[in-house]
Amino acid sequence: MLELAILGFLYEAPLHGYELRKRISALTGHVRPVAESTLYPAIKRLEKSGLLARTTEPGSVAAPRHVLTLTDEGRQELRHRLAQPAQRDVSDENRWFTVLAFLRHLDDPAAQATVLRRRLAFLEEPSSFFYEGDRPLRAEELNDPFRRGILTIARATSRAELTWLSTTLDSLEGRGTTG
Amino acid sequence: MLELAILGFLYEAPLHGYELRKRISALTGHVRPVAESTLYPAIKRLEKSGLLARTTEPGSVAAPRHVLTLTDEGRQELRHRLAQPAQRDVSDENRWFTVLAFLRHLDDPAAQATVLRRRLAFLEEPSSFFYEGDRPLRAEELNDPFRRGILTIARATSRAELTWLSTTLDSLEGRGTTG
DNA sequence: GCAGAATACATCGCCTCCGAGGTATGTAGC
DNA sequence: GCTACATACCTCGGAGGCGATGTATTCTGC
Repeated sequence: MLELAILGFLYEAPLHGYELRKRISALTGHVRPVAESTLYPAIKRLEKSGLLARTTEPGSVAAPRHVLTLTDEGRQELRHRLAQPAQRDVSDENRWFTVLAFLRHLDDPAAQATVLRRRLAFLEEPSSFFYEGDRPLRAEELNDPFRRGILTIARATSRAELTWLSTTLDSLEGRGTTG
Repeated sequence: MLELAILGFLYEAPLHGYELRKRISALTGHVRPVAESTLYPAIKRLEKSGLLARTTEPGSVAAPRHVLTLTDEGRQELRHRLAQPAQRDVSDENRWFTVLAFLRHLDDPAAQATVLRRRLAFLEEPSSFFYEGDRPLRAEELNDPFRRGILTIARATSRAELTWLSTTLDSLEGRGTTG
């Protein structure tokens, strides 16, 4: 997920690590802060795999910067990760949001729609958090207000996302009002 | 988060690992599956720290079971983790839902309310995912439909949760219609 | 009688994440 | 001149998560 964010931001423009960190923090930092000790090793990993290259530039303010640029392989890797996300990237909202944040980099609307349909399929699976035997319990059936909250919130999210998914899919497939 | 779920389920009743796994899978498994190779070492960790004890029983169906019971220290530890969750447990929805799932085990409504107010404070912090310089961008300002989706969904979730939080806080503080 | 699934538990090695700590430079306030 | 902070990068060790794999039993379907 972190690697996806790095690839995603660098796909748009070369950046140095410190700036990258600020962008990632803005994207997911309020939910999950990114430690520097996580980011820099991740950059090294991607460099080692040949997905990005670095050039040193004098720092505009202080220490010299390492400007990071995606290689062709890196650009290809991003498109691959976006087009074929792991199931966890689809089911876990944190990861899914990262996929969404960069999905525009898949230039084929059909490929984008395919990814959205994976999420749609996931959301349409019947699933709950609490069961009585095998039967999923509805919010109304729980007398624990906190567990009721979980179901209420999850339901609201799911409804909003389904609405958004269907209008976006329509528009990607040329059936929308905005093209 | 996994440890919290283990402590939470065992607080309600002694269970063996396999049953524990099914309960945890029902709670968070559709979003984040729990691997056995994660669960069993986690159980060992908690046992080693003296938070739970195991007794072997003949399996009702197949292999013998290890029935896990929380020690007094374990029960105390759960209450502590619920009453003073790490900031990440408050900000990350996955973790937060786990806290909520077991918050009923804090017997003091005031302590429960304190935890909910932490989440409230987090949700009320101004935050976005995308910025133009320092100014947070609203969904309407983005022409990327996917990023617009992120903001739309996050906003719907936030609104639902704020509503739920305020009614639940009211009722915990004796100002509600049901409390 | 045999395959396959479910029950039930476990280890190994790899990978990722993170807190703590370290290095160095430039800017702002007092 | 000193402190504090922002910029900019890095390593180390520990902890946690996970896929692959192993072991043993019982139940179900054919």
